[in-house]
Amino acid sequence: MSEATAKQAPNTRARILNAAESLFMTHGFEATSMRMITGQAGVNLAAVNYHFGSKDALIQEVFRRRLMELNRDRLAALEAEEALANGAPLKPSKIVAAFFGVSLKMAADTEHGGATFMRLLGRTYTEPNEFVRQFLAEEYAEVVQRFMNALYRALPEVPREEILWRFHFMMGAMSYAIAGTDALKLFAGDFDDKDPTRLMPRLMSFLLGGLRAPLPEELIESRTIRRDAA
Amino acid sequence: MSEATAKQAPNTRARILNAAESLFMTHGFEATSMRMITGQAGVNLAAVNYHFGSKDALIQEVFRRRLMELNRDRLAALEAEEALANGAPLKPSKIVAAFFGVSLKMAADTEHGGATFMRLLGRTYTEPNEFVRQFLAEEYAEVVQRFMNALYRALPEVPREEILWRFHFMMGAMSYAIAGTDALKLFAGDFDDKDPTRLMPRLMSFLLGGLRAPLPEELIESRTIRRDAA
DNA sequence: ATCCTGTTCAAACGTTCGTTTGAATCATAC
DNA sequence: GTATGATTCAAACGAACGTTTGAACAGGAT
Repeated sequence: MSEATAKQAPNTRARILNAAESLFMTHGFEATSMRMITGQAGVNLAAVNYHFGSKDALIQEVFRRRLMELNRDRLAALEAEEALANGAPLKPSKIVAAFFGVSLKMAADTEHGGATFMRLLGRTYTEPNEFVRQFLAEEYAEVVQRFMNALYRALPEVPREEILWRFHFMMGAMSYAIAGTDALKLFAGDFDDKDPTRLMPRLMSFLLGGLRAPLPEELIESRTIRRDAA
Repeated sequence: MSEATAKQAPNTRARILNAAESLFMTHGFEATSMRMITGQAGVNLAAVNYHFGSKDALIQEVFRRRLMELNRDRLAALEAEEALANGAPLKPSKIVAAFFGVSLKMAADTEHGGATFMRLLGRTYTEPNEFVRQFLAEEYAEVVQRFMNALYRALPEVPREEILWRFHFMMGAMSYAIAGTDALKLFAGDFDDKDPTRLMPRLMSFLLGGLRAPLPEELIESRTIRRDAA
């Protein structure tokens, strides 16, 4: 079973990456041993160190492979909207849909392990592994900056710090959405986790509702301006 | 430094619990060794096994100690509101404030390690450790049921499944809010993480905006089909 | 056939893990 | 004081960890 689990991959490298991604998701980084990885991949124990150098380098590679693709798609989605807008500020809904829509699309891709990766990624923001977090920051820097700028333009009346926080909150909601029904089953024993198609509109409604919520009263310093940013 | 870090506690048991809670938060479960724990607690290595039996039992105890207090406070806050309402359905804002207000209050308590625990807890929903998750489910069952019932009454026109999902999303947002600025700094290098007082109204606005957002269109059986959800 | 380069393999490396042991120490009651 | 039970301690246990080693194997190019 363990050997057969690995995708029938052409080369050893890819088999290791696939097995590692899956196991990291299931057990976490620390609890996943090299012997588990090589066992599931059906390769020799030394293969990881030969092809990647170390376990840490393998972790980094698992992330890089997917994250670059994910962020490339995110930027592409944003740029597509910006091209349509012709210089005008984008609607917040378009920006949010570009970022989180791409995320959920990858999360829905169970075929090529995208779902596995997204659940792993969601847990990683708050995970303590130092060098993974730093690597994540570097890979995310440009993308987040671009999306934040788009949001700043879209919501000029909202303090930037507030937008930053709300984006943070949205990331949390998405993370749990993708971590998905495992956590939900904790609450509601009998839960229907079928039909992940519905997740996207569900989450999008929630995110936009949160993003466009009235500002906390104390932030509305002087004026009564506060109109729902739409 | 390592010995002095431990709170000057009367008995060995409490010193171990404090050190373990802090270290689990910082490094995760697997990456925290017994020697790290006993080292920081300033007790003998064998003390953990003597007082708790095993590392797993210690983890469980770390959770139980705090979680029971947290959930007790949550229920108390809910019941206080219900007493005021005199049988009438509660406003969603009151329910959300009861649950997440108590959570953030504990998260703000850096004095007694509450902040440490909440960050640990936030990561744990999506963490893979099997028996921790199961334990979490048991401890949460009653509280979540009570809050969900309150929300069902408060929002009778919203499908229950939708409320469940949105509660799930809210938990995610809260988790990231508490995990806090560490993750935020990944995005915005220069970030002002001072003044956690502002976090509560910030988060509350976002959560309520998400909870009360319009339902995704496809859930509104009333025709007018369209493309992407605005 | 030979050399070279890339890859796989079984075996072992030293380290750290959670746990156990048995003696030493403490507190309390007799 | 001495006996008794609870706690602490230094030391060691076997197992699992990530990594390294050196030989074996593959397939071209010369």
